[in-house]
Amino acid sequence: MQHWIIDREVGALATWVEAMPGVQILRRDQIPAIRFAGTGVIWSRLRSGEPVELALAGIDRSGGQPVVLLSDEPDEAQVLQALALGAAGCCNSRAATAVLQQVTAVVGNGGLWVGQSLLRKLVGATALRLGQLPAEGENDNWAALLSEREVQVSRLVANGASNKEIADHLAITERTVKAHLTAVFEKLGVRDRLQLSLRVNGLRI
Amino acid sequence: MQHWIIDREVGALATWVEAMPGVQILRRDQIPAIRFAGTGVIWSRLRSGEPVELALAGIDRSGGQPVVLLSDEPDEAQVLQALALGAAGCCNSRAATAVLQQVTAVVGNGGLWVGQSLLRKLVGATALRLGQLPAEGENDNWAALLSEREVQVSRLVANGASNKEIADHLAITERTVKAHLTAVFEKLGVRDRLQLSLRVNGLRI
DNA sequence: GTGCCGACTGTACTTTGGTTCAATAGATTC
DNA sequence: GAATCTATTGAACCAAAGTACAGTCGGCAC
Repeated sequence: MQHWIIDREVGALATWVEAMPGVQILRRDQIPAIRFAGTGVIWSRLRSGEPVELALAGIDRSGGQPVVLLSDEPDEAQVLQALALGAAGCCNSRAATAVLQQVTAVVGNGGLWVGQSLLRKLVGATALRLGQLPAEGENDNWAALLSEREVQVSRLVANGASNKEIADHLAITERTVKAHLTAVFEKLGVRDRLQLSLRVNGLRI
Repeated sequence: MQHWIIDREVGALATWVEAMPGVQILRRDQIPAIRFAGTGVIWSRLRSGEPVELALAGIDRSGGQPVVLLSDEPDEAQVLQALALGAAGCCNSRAATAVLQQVTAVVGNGGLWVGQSLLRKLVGATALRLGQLPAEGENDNWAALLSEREVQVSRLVANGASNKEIADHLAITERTVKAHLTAVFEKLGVRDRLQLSLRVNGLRI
């Protein structure tokens, strides 16, 4: 896995080199001319006082590599802004080697990384917001909208079962499974079994 | 590192045993009598329809081990509640082995874990999806087995898109989408798009 | 009773998903 | 240059998913 670090000036911290053997440090003003190829992680360092856009603009994203903001002074707003600008995460630029490696593992596989203290703040803020605005349909009570049988069928679908398998499992005909599913699609406003699966598995609200 | 899993009934999923060699499965009704000792992670499984408190109450926390909620149907409210109750994270109980190991790495070091899809909801970063950024991939190396195009198609499928929608989005014909998917099914050993979705979304291998 | 609802099933149908043939073309590797 | 991999597409086909319309049966409420 390749690592690229974008900074105002060339010069790496020891932790970076330790966590990312073979890392390539790039000057920010060279970025527009560079196309990133291959699997890897693009890190962009934000110095104190600089605006987040400065670190995240102009990076070639066509290669699909995740971008992580390395901030000298991370704060909540900065993280949110970085994520909104398409970054896969944000961590302290002086983070320990092990932390950097953990970030790599997470974002390298398509995940998002947010440091724990910041995550606590985010969670706190969100919980607060949800507490004030009581769950306007956000609480996905999909099961509450369905009959018991429909819930059973939905759960089996969400696990990847075919109509035939569901029918055998519930000792009913395939036709009945279809009838239940048609009712479920209608009640939940989803199009097909795949979207139902996402709903049941909490991947979409 | 020791792992304890608390469930309503004894009986482990294959992924659990794989991710946590030597794991100890405990019945929920035995919990009040148990004192956890040594370094490790306490997992507590929440079945469908059960209230979060049921899984997190009555656990001896004096040993300082992090507690992770294993939810059959995770949703945003559940995660927030779990964190509010002192859990270090929440993930789908059918998460892939690699995901469970990643959770272990994070919470074992004092971190908080929130799944990517849920984190995205917390952050409200819907722009990320639109930006063609990697969806919720996991440490399962499914993507490594596929070509770039196949990965693109797989991610769209995992988000619930139809072949026609994928074709339009990528400016290719539906026929080509089918060709890519047939190749993906073969390479990953899955049966259809729903199982591919589960794989890409890190649910069960 | 009558009406409503949920579970269940049948026949027939359309649509979507997925496979099996086959083929062209560019890029890379050896 | 041959071999290999990937992306792309076509025609034809089979299978699964999903819809439309229709009907039976039991429980429950008014």
